Order: sequence, then structure tokens, then C-alpha cells
Amino acid sequence: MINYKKYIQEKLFNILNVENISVENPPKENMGDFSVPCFNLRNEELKTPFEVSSYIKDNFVDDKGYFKEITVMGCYINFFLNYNSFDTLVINEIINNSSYGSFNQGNNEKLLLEHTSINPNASPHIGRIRNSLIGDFLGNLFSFVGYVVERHYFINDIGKQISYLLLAYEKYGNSKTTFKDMLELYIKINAESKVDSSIEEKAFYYLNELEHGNKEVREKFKHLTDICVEGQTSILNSIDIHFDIFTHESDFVFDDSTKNILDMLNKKNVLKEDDEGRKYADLSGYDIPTKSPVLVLTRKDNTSLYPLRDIAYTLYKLKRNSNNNYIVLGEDQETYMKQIAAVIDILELKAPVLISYSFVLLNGDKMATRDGKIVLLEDFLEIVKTKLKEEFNTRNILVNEENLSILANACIKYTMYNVSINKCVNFNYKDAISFTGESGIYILYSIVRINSILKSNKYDEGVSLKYINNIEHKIIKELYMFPYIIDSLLTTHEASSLTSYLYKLATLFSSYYENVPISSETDEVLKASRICLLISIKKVLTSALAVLGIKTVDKM
RNA sequence: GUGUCCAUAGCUCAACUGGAUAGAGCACUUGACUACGGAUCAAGAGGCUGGGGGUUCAAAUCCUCUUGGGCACACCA
Repeated sequence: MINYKKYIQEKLFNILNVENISVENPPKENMGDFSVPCFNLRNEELKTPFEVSSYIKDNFVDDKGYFKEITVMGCYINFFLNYNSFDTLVINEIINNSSYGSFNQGNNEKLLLEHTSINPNASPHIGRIRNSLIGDFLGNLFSFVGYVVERHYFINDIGKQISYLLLAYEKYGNSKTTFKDMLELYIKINAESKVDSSIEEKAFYYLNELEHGNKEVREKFKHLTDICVEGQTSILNSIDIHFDIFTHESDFVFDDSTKNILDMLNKKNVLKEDDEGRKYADLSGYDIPTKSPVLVLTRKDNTSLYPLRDIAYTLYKLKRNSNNNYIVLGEDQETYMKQIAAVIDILELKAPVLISYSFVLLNGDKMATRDGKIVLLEDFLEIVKTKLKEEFNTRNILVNEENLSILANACIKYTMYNVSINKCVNFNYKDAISFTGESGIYILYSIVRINSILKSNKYDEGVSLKYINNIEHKIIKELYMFPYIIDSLLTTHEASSLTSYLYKLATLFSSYYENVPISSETDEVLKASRICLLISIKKVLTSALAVLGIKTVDKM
């Protein structure tokens, strides 16, 4: 595929001897397909931007004939594509290239990505799920552009809260206790601990035994966390989110990892001990926005604190992959990750790249478990499915469970992805369940309409293509942009750019669908060309949706 | 208090990371259903981009002050 911006840049270099001149996409149709602002290109001979743009126009040699027109508009110079050749080129490329959209940026390199890692005592809810979705999106994206992605999940099976849960499980649970029951047990034991101090003592007793290698206690913890993780992952699987590697936090306590880290930090002269006997890493010299630049690593009884175990886990991940290593965490972890990164730097390694996101608000408020201001993922999915069923009933259409799931997933994913990563998602049922206008359903509906036409119209290979409508040029131009959109995501990590792109392409198609006949077109060349266009639109829509982890349906 | 992120139409969000007249959806108003599937399309109305100052040919975007919110700030994970 031709990179027109680069082509223009090379020609401009020949004319002005300036490299990488900014080539933009003009905001309006009458401004052409590519444009170059000439304000910054003034020099001693060309004193005004207008002189520059005129000079470029007079000296630009379009030897390949890509442009049908080059115009000067004020201080901009605008390039108009020669659509006759452009349209055919793009459509042929899309039809023939099985990985259209990818420039193979990953080149089969391995990439490690950690996301979600929910505490075992918690259930995936709309807030937490933002982590999983961003993680899944990144995994799909990296994989799409040719990385070999490994998705990691860290099971925090050793904290105080899991010890509480174990106590509750032993007191009230039985062999039939499920993951969902666990949440109630956890709330119950927390309430009890407020009036009964022996619970906290027992919890610490268990933790201590665990950390000192008591095999029986270890088994208990393992059994409990297995139930929880199984429950969590099956909910996540229901929205098509999967992991390759699960790692237990406790593993790093049972082997020598944490001890080794303390030794290494000691050798670097950053391991200090406070009055009470707690060990901490001295991070002075690093830009850590805390009151004092330290990271506490152990309790006074020498048992490990979470950061120490987390460092051990991070080293484990870096050992598997030191180059492409990513972690998705909420914005509340930013300072903490700076501390971890500092320690990793002291150990002369490169910390994982942090992708952080802002929280999800519920009707403008922060989600709070204790006030019941929380939307569990499974509950939300049920609500959407019920609403969808009603919609199908009014149309007298039978729908299967699988398609219901796909549509419900599309709903929630589109809603969550449509907001920039560092802005809060303001979640409300009304908008999330909306099936009209900008929504996941709208995109899937577009594909259903395409399918409907393709079913009764076959595509003949090798036909010559001809596009005569302005909207066809616009659609093809949009299709051409797809690989560049994908490429930009690698640096911005913004799923919202992709939802915008999908929506724009789908609206263009809808307008096309309403205004240009396809099946009923009598000119065979035009008809075949339009069928090819539909195939191309479908292919790009489907690829983009796949990056967002959204599947498509044949009918709805 | 210090650091950091955010504030754009009544509501929910965009704006190619400094470019041309700030764009969409919902809601509201009007038009198109004997339909290539109306979960749609065509159109209307809606803005001092929280406020002040600055840098620039050019600011929603950068700097500064200010107002209102989120998050973090040693022994939780």
C-alpha cells in the first residue's frame, strides 16, 4: 500500500530540503485529501507562508500521478487524490491482503502483558472491568500487528483479606460453597472482626504459618483461591477475556525470591531498617511524589509486605521478557508503580510500561461496595440480554443465546472503550443499554445489513472496479486510513480512537446503503464493484471489532 | 498541604497531540417505511471549550494564576 504522506514528504524534501514536514488530513472535503501547512516553512527566499505554498505547488513533481489536483488555499497546500486509481488500489489491497490493517510492527517478537489481577475475594464489576477491557484491547492490538502476546494474571493469594476469607470459609462454608457465596462470607467476617479482635489475630496467625511454609495452611489457601479464581475467570470468559499464565503470589514467598531481592538491595546499599525493625528501600534520588522517598518491604516480624512480593513477581516477568513488558493498572497505582520502577532501576532492569486509566463512576459517584453502589458484570450482562430479548420479541425474531451474548458484550465493550483512557467513564444504564445511535449494536447492525446483501450477490474474482459516487470515494479513503489508525494506537493506547473510527465507517456505510442501489444495480461492473466495496467494509469493520474483542453476528 | 489527572452543546463523549468555520450520539423539532433488514436515513435547533492572564502567524490543546472534582502521598494489597 502506498504511503501518500511519505510520498509527499519525500517530494517536499527535494524542493525545500526540509525533512519530515507535517502532512495532515484536512478537516473539510473541499480541502482535499492531504494538506501541508506552510507557516513553519518560511526561509530567507520565501518570506511568507503564501509564497511557500505557491512555490511548492509550482515545483511539486507528481511523477507517479497520484494526485489529480494540487491547490493553494491561503497558507495551506492541498493534495487531491486521483480516485480512479486510488479506489481500485485500496479495494484490491483489502481483498487480497489477509492481514490488512497490520504493518507487522511486532515482527513476531514476544510481548508480555499483565492485566486484571483482581484480588480473589472480589468479583468483577463494571469498575474493575475497565482494567480487563483495556488489557484485552492491548493484547488484541499487539497480536494483530504481529507480536506474540502472553497474557498474565497475578493471583494475590496471600494478603490479610484472603486470610479473613479463609476464616469465614472454615466457619460457614462447605464443599458446595461457590465463588458468589464467598463475597457474602467476606462481608460477614469483616463485620464480625469489628467486634471480635480474635479474628484479626487468627488471620495474622494463618499468614505467618503460610509464610513459614506450613504445608497444611498452604493447601487451605490454595483450595480457597482456586475456587475464587475459577469463579472470576469464568465470568471474564463470558466476555471473551482469557489469560495464558496465572501466577500465585505465594510462590514468591515459598522460594527464595523475596530473600534474594533483599540481599540484592542490600548490596546496592539501599536496604535500610527503621527503629521498629522494618526493612525498606531508600529511593532518594528518584522522583517519587511521596512524603519520604522510601518503599517499605517487610513487617517488623520480617514477613514480606505486598511490594516485596510484587517486585519478585515483576522480576519473574522481566526474566520471561525484558523487552516488551506491559502492565495495566488504575490511576491509584501510579505513585506506587513509580516506587516499583525505582527499585527495578536500582536492580539495573527496565520496569514494565505502565498503562494507567481513570476510574469508572456510577451515575457520577464512585463505586462503593459497602453502599451497594456497584454494578456486577454478570448482573449487567443479564439486564442487557433481557432488554435485547424484548427488542427481538417486538420484531418476532428468534434469537439464540450465543448471539445474545455477543450483542451484550458489544454493548458493554463499546460503552467502556468509547471514553479516553485518562478520563473517567460515567457509567449509566440508560446510555449503556442504548441500542440506537452510536453504540456497539449499531456497528453490528451495519454488518448484518452487509451480510444480507452479500448472501444473495456473489462476488466474481478478477472483475474490473469502477466507482462513480462521491460517497464511495469517501468510504474508500476511510478504509485506507485503517492501518494508520491501528499504528497510532500503538503509541496512544486509546481504544476510543478505534470506536470513533468504527462509528464513522459504519455511518458512511449506512448512508451509502440508503442512497446507492447495490443489488438492484443493472450495470454489472458497477454492481460487482459495489459488492467488492461491501466485502472490504465488512472486513475492516470485523478486524477493528476483533481488536476491541467484539465478535459479530450474522443476523439480528 | 505536595504531586498528578480531569472540566468542551441540557446529558454522555470526540477533536489527527499546536492548525483551516470545535464535531458526534442521546433528548427535542421536521421529513422518509407496499424496505438491497427503519436497531436506519435526510435535515433543524443547540457553544465566550470552568474563569483570568500569557506564549504563537495559529490555543480546547502549551505556560501561569484561579475555581470545582478524582486519585496518591511508609508499615493495606
